[in-house]
Amino acid sequence: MNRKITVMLVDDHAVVRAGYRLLLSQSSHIEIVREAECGEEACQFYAESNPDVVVMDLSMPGIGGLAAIRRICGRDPEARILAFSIHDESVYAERALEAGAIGYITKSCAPEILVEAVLAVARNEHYIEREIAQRLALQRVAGKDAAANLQTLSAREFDVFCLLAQGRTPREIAEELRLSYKTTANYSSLIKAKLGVNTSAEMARLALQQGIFKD
Amino acid sequence: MNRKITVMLVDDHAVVRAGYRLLLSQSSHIEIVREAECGEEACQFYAESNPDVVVMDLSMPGIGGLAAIRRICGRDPEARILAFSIHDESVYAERALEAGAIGYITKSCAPEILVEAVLAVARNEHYIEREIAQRLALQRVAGKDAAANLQTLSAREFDVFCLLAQGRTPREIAEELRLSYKTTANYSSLIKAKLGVNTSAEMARLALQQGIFKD
DNA sequence: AGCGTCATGGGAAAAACTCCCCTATCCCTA
DNA sequence: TAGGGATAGGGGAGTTTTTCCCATGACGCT
Repeated sequence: MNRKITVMLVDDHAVVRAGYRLLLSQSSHIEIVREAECGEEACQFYAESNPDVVVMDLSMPGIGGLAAIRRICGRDPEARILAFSIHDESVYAERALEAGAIGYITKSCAPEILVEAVLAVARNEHYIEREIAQRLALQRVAGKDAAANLQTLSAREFDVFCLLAQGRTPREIAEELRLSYKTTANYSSLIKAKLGVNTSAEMARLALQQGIFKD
Repeated sequence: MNRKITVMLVDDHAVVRAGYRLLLSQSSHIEIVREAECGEEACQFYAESNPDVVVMDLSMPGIGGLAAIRRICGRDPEARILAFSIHDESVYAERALEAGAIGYITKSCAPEILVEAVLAVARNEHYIEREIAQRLALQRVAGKDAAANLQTLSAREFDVFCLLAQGRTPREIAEELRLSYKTTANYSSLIKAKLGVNTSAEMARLALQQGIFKD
């Protein structure tokens, strides 16, 4: 038979990496040739070692997994990257795939799945965890991405959104904006619907993620 | 020499568990006798298998790691639990130790540390990752500034606070924690009063500022 | 003139929030 | 060992908020 599939592991947690190494090494077709603990290292090591497959954690300090995927794929369109994340929210899968990964699995999956996914990706086949794939498909139909929907807010809605996200109540906002309480209350419901969130806490998180406030 | 140290692994991610199993099995003194994938299972299995050491992930669905630690230690004060978390914020370490864990390490640690920590905990010695311990010590000296109010929350209140700040509704939380809606609704009011905030958005901001979540 | 979009708010039913009260454990201490 | 003080869990009932549906003007575009 031909040579083993060479794999580079990228994860900022050394213990976790060690675990995967052992896990993947149980397959006789796989060989871990390199480990990186952040996105920057991953890019550098990829160029040096040119592994067949990269198993990439997404949440890492520094430039993070997504950026690393983008950079690696930018330099080598043939790169075969399997994103391996704790997030089962499909937004993450979406971003990883659009960054250039050809596989996406979560850490909730069974151990065999990891091996299976690596083998699939090595064959240059897409591999997306069933459950996530399904959710993505459904969302494509419904078409909702909270961040994107921020753009769909009208000017006035956005004003109210900012205040809500800062923790003001609709009643306070009404006073500040010289509106009837009913108006802000109605905006509040409308905005939540547009953004696909249920609580003002989610709005706050969204606003911070989008860099709408400094802290 | 005497018998091996028996260990139960608790983590909701099967792959991750498999990795740790291999990792810990490399020490000839350690034997994994049981695995659980949620807090409830952990409590039940602990009673059945009575392992020497429990390696417990903190962030899990259902009752979560902290509550599981509390319950296990409540029933068996001799229980030796090593909390193993992705969170390097000292608030979590504080909570875990006060829940009854005698060790706390993060997933950023080196592989050897995990083994070392399990061995220490098995000897009934405290084991707290150096960096975290230092931060805890400093905080004790510096007194508690903004986090002051957070510390006045009881363990259960803190659980609920985290979920609220993440944007969950009291109803969802009730279901997740297996409580009556009334209980979480009451906690919600109580927590807002203790923290001096009016909305869940403010809670989210507070939690983010305190570094309780990464994003 | 006609149409769509936005800002603004009313009404009513449903849901959430508050405040107060109660019970049951634990744990600690006199 | 009885009692006090936290803490966890939850009921009742009144008050507020949300939600959903609808209505009115204003503005701009064709």
